[in-house]
Amino acid sequence: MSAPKVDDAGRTYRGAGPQQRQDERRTRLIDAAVEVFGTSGYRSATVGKVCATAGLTKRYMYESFDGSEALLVAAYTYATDTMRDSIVSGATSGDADSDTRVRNAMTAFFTTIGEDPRLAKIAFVEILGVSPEVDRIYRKTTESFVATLMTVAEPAFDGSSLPAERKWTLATGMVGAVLLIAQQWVLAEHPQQIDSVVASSHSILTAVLGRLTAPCE
Amino acid sequence: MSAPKVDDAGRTYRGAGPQQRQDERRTRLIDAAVEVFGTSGYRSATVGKVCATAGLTKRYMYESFDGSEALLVAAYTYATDTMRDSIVSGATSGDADSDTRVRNAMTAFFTTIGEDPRLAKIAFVEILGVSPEVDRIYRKTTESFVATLMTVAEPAFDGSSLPAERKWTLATGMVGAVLLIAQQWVLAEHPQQIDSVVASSHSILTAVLGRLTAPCE
DNA sequence: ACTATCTGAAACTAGTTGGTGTCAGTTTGA
DNA sequence: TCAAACTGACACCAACTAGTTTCAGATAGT
Repeated sequence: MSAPKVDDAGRTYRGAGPQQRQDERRTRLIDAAVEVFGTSGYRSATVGKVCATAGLTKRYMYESFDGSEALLVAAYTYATDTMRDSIVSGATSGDADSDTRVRNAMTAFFTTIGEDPRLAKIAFVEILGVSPEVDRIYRKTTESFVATLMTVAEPAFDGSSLPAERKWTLATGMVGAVLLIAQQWVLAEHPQQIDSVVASSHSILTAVLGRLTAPCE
Repeated sequence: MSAPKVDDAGRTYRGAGPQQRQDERRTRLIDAAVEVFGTSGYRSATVGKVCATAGLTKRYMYESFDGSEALLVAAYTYATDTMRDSIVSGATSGDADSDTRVRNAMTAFFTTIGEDPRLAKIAFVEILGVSPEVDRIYRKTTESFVATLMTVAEPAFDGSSLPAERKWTLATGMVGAVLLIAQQWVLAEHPQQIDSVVASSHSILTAVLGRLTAPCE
């Protein structure tokens, strides 16, 4: 008990406490993981490559992560959090007009993955088929996007008399529609203008949402 | 020039010509690949395991395939061909009623992957993120499903004045909706009745198709 | 019966990688 | 100044796998 004791054990080094140093290394590793997994792919990546990209050595990899799979999950979480944030902030920005909010959400989403396709590659391609455990995380994360959609578009869903299970599956389909449009867009390296994919996604979402409340048949 | 010369070189063995024997081995390998990749996953699979499952040795693996990746692609092609066949035959069965045909197609599709989830696992999970080359095949195959959808639902698309690019993206979204519903259904090991996922898929498809021809706003 | 072809199993090679340990050199605090 | 903590580079091992080769034995045609 004398100076800036941040955590329990360890001393400061280059002006940073032990916890802070470890956090910085962890962040650098996740950044490197996004870069490596998002460009060369997870399958062809090795622990060594990620560490080299981070400018660290394996030792610090195993300090913060159990193995390459844990690192992949961290990169995946970063990617999906970024996407979710952009969608939610787009959907809740200003205008109360439901139609405009859907468009804003889609614009924000496609802008985000257009600017950093690595996130899309990780979230839509690399994460799949790694292991049963990672598959489970993927499924749970996808469900969280479905839940997010239902929350954001709550009025439309509330106005429907469909059983909850059906609503959930409809929302899953809507997420899937946007997901595949985005995936193909990224895999094909943006052959279309962003406005076009936004407009199409918007059309699908509003078509299905419209059916929920005002069946036009 | 004497007896049943089937192909160029080689002689009959156990009542089969050389070409027939090789074809049978190839088929057995693909069956084994579907089993192994569709249950344990491609990532944890080895050439040895697939060959053992097929009751053959590595030698015959390299007789018919360049490597495990080629075998994966063969299993993937088998899976997607099976799915496409079920969809198309469902969509073109009897009734001219557009609504019923969509329902039949979805029923056939979900029945197929419900009966053999290995196909879904391979087509929706295992195939992704293997290599740039396999990613390209995945993208092309997905596009072929989009093209199939547009062919089957041609009247609806023809009745729209949207630019071709937009139609294509809308169809991509529809494929994505069904895909994710199916993927989550399989990954979660069928928590819902098949009728429910069929009905939801049907709702989405008809909602979007309906928008194409008869905008209800 | 005899020989050439074909088959199946296993041995072998060579390369890769995850994970751990070592050690010299640097920074901190007393 | 000096010892203890920290860092980074690299060596190291053990396990695993793709792909090739070898060889004894089975099968077909003559």
